[in-house]
Amino acid sequence: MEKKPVYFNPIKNRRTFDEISTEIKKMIMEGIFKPGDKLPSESEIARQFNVGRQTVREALRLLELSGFLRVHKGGGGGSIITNTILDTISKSLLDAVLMKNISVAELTRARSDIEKLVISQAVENATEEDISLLNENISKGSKKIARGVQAFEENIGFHILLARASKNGVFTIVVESIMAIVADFLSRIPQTLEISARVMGEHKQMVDAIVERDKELAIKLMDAHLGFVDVRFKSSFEEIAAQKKIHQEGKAALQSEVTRA
Amino acid sequence: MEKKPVYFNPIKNRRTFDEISTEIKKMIMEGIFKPGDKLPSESEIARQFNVGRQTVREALRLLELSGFLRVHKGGGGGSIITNTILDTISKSLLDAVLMKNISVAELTRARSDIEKLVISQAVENATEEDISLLNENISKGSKKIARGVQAFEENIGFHILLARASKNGVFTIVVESIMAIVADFLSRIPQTLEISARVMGEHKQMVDAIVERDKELAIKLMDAHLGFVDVRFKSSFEEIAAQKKIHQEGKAALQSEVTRA
DNA sequence: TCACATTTGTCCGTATGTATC
DNA sequence: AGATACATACGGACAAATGTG
Repeated sequence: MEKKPVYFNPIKNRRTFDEISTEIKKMIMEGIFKPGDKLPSESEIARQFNVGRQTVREALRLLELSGFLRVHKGGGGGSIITNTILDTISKSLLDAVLMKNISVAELTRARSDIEKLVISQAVENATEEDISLLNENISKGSKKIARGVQAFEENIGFHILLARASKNGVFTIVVESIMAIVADFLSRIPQTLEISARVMGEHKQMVDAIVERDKELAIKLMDAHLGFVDVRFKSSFEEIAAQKKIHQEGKAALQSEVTRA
Repeated sequence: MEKKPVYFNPIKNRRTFDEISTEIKKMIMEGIFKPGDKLPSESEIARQFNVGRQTVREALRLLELSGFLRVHKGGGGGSIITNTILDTISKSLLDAVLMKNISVAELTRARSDIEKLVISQAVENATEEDISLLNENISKGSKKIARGVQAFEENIGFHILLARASKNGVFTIVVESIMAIVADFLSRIPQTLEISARVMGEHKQMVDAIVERDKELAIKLMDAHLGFVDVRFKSSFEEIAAQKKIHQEGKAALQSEVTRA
């Protein structure tokens, strides 16, 4: 809260790789570089900016981690523009949960609240195409379950499709980020086919409510659905937390050098 | 959507700075390094891991951008452990919004919906401290306006304080990101003192509703408040969009080198 | 299959800027 | 003000990976 608005960016004190990074980022945002494009080689960028290659490399690390590009080595390799910002947000959000900046309770609560907003908007804004995508997702998942196979991807994918059907990009981003964490947790615990079948059935009910444009029913269904999911999610978290303790190894190589503030 | 769960991480092909980064990250997560601690110097880390200094530097860039540490230069400087993961997520979310071309309508709609959730939670969870922070914000802003000065920071800060009072980290992240965008827009258009005074008054009403633990009133006030803000926001956006076209410069220094895929 | 060129990945030596004492 | 410690940055070199002829 102590932050004051910044009108002028400091020029002298800023690190060179930061400047290079933001410069390239600007170009990407302005559309000069589009996904799929390839940046010049590191040495060429260094030459053009008149800096060393190490500086360029550090700038590229920032852009890579931020999800703006991906670096491939070898002949014909280089920095290729991508747009995987959402992935990086999901990863950071996972870090935040693991570092206990965000509790599982907060996460599930936010998910429930936001997904209720999402389905409410989806009732209003879902197009024919959205609905057929949702139905496709369900029939695909149901077939898997009928074959005795888990429908993991369809389970996660349903909520993302729903978010897209809300036609609000903010919700889409938030839900995609949250679902990435949910996927991470769910992938660690075995699911019974029974549960998967039940989940798929509840998804179907929600789609029906959207088709009927019955907003209140849709919200009610989502509320009940996530209430059920919530319980399993929390228990899975405790399992993972328990497993983590076993993994405590002696990686204290640097520990001796730590100077505590 | 197409993502399959990853069971094994590739070991052979991984880059050294990635390994160093995750190694240090692990130590932080395991509590070997705590916020405030200082890592050994770059050369010392390089020596201990038996790698070059540049490799360590690139690893530090990743950790820095991820919000795990901050690097201070100069004597007695070095890498100091922090926990600013949430800030980095907000920044990424801002990137995502800027890249995804989310419309102003979507943004304001999402803001309204989410801030109503926030105030609803704040009514439940706000502590005495939260409320005094909110009141402080308002009195500070009111004094500024009485002096004939705009209360820009307090205006933005109020909504962030409110999000914190909801005691849900997910909401905090989302609101901080949205407010960063809002701040960006508001800073470009002149505000009358009249409007600022009205905004501040409405903020005060909301805090009173929180003190009274009157959830329905609080939500109603927020809805009206953002409905009012919405109108000004949209008109300002159109102005800015018009200005933006002028700003298209020839930053295509590297453009000639682009090879389109 | 076999070189070959390209490009990233990594290391080293050195110099400079900067913050602290 | 001077010495010290550290990050920052440059340039050269070689290794490793990868696509191409």
